[in-house]
Amino acid sequence: MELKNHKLECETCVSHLKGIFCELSHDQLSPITNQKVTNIYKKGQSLFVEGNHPNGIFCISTGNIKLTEQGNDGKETLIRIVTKGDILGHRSLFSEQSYHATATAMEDTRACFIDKSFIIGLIKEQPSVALKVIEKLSKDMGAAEHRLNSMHTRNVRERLAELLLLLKESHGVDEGTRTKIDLRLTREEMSTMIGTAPETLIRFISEFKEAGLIEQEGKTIFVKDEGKLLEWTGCQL
Amino acid sequence: MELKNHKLECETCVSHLKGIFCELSHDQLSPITNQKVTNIYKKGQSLFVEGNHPNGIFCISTGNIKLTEQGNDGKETLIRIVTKGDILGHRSLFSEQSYHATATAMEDTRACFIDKSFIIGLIKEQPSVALKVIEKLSKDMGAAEHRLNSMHTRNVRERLAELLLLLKESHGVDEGTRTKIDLRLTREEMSTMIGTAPETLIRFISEFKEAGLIEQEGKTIFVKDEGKLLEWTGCQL
DNA sequence: AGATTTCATTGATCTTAATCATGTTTTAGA
DNA sequence: TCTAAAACATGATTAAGATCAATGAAATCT
Repeated sequence: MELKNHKLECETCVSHLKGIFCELSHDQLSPITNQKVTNIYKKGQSLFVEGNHPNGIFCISTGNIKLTEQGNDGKETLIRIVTKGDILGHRSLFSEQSYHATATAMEDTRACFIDKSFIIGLIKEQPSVALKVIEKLSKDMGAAEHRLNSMHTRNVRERLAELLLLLKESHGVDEGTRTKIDLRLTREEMSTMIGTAPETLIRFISEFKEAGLIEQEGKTIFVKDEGKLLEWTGCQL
Repeated sequence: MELKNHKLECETCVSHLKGIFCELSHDQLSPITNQKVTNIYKKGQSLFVEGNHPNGIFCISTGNIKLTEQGNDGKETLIRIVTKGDILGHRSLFSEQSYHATATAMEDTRACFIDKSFIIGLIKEQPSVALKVIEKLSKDMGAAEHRLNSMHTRNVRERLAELLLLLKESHGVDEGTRTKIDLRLTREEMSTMIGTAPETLIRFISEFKEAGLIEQEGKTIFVKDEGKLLEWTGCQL
């Protein structure tokens, strides 16, 4: 299923600025580079599936990966989108639980795999790695709890405005007059990010377009008026 | 506002079995015991407030504390309930953000405060503490993401069934024929845990009582039929 | 203990968003 | 490149749950 290639040149994930290894020296990085295994995943392929047992963590070199969790009645939730330099699968590994979510490549993707005992050893020996993992988990948890609060206290219009601002921050590409959100999310996927039906999401996207907050070309969305979008969230974010 | 007493005897929080210090020896614990400051909080008092800047972490010795986050329109969400042996305020501290939530004592509470630089030093020197913090964050994050999924994919009845099972696990006291949920939550508080209106919550509690799933004495709820409750969540949890 | 405030409960009504239905456009595959 | 399958879009209808309203029961304060 997955195409393994131990020889593949891939420094991107371990040496990425925002990654958990960013404070290690070249000498400290080389054992990681030797140990990890680089894999290529085609669009739509899974890195792991809900219920599987984790044996290590993934480190993303290129491509976006979505984490989805199954709910009742065939519905699902898009929990997080993982990008270049991010780690993946650490939450389940470190809590010693099986995967709660499925990781699927949203486009052709290159990811490295680091063995469980190796990454745990590294955390024990390198406090900077431990602190980076703690920092990442803390930030992601803050985001998850904020999303939970939004689900409880905001309506679909407000949640959509919030989502667009978050996607702009994380994946926005500035084009001067507007910001391109460089993810080719389907409307179905977007709807599972804010807990609504695809039809409802589309209706609000139409409303946002008419009000001049955003523009659309195919699946791609462009943020035109961030200030008004912020107003429409009904909060200071 | 808070009653400080450096001399108060309090070993509970640092030596608690499920706590982050549980793998440390007596000699490794004593500097923590010396450094921490024990405080007493009356019911309703805040340990910290949304927007404040964290300077350390709290370690709970006795009493339950609720973490709430403000939303739109005066609404709020009960994010987590923190109990004996748990740490509190670590998420904001380690992500270097201001507090996203307010911590309020649900009853008279004793909590210790550990200074930021001290706890970070400890994490750097004691890998077991780092790993315990990572494990705790990972578990809590899994719970938060699961709740998010429930909000997206389950209706109020299913979410209430799920909440009762979770509260039974975390705070249940076995009474043979039934399990007492030993938290005196108001209906308002419970409703902010699953994102519904208090009136709606009460209607479903009545339904659960009539179906024989639970019993009620004042604010206290007793789980009578866990199996049926699990069925009513519409999932395998 | 009595008074006051807060909380619980149930009923009636209204709103938001889900669902169902249908046509159109885009994408991917042979 | 043509065709089948997804995905998009919009209208009509329905249902879940919010909101409003009013009363009764607890808890708290003096």
